[in-house]
Amino acid sequence: MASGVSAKMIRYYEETGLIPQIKRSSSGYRVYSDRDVQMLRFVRRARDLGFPVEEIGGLLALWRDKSRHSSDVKQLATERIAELQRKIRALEEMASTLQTLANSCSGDSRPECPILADLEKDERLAKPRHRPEPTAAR
Amino acid sequence: MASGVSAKMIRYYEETGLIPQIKRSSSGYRVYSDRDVQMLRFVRRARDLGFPVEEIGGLLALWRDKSRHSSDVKQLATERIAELQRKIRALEEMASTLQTLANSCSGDSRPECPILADLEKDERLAKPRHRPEPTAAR
DNA sequence: CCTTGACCTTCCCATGATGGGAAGCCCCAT
DNA sequence: ATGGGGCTTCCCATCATGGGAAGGTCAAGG
Repeated sequence: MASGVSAKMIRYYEETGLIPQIKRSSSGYRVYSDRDVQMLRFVRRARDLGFPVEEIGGLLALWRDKSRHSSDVKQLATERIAELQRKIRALEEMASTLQTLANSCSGDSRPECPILADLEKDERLAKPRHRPEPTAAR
Repeated sequence: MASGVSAKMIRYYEETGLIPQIKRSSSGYRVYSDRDVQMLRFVRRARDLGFPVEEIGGLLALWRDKSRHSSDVKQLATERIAELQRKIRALEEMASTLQTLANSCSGDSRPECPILADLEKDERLAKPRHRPEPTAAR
């Protein structure tokens, strides 16, 4: 695929309505116009930038809408950035905790290991943190 | 669940062999020993630290093995940190690219938008980057 | 003209970790 | 003993993607 999107994914995107049905030859093969290829490339690139497929629908609509407001595009991008940064923060917290544990582990032939010791702890008693909700349930 | 693991997940972990089958009462209910609860808490905490379920099997084996070497535990943790950092880097690159695009977007009522303009570009011509393989295929 | 191989199509299944919901038991308190 | 709130299993959905089977199609070479 010249667009960087596999045939499987094109079928999937058509099914889910992200993209319109692509024209077919008389024998059933998909025939891609230049515009189709461009659209698929657009989708591909948006995925690479972390947009969920669902949100790409909105991007495509703006892309096609010649009278769009660039503010709408910018807002989608900004929300995406915020989401990416949320994920980054979560991963960083994991890595940092693990790093602290690993640093305090001797890493030799002895069995004592603060990493394992930490893992079996009840973390709910350990860190009060913030309260998302009355955590009673769960 | 006192362990922070839902019943659904316990079933799943049993099915996939991550944890052994938990004892049942005569009527089929799971009966959790203190050790079971501790084990489930261990799994939960390891998940929270980003370990894939598959790798938690190895952690559990080390946890149970009183003659383990702490170096083995530390190695798993170190690999996990590296993996987390790989993911963080990927997300940071996405966020940074998007941020650059958003910065250059006026964000007003005009339709011109460098974000959309970038998305429809063929990124393969844009960045030579590294060469993973004769990218001919695909 | 017919075969062959490469490519396309659809359909079904799998991934990883989790939740939702239905149908059906079971247990305890009233 | 009855009702409500456990628990159980089984099936389906998520999200984006790939694998593979079965079958149609196309172009090139004999």
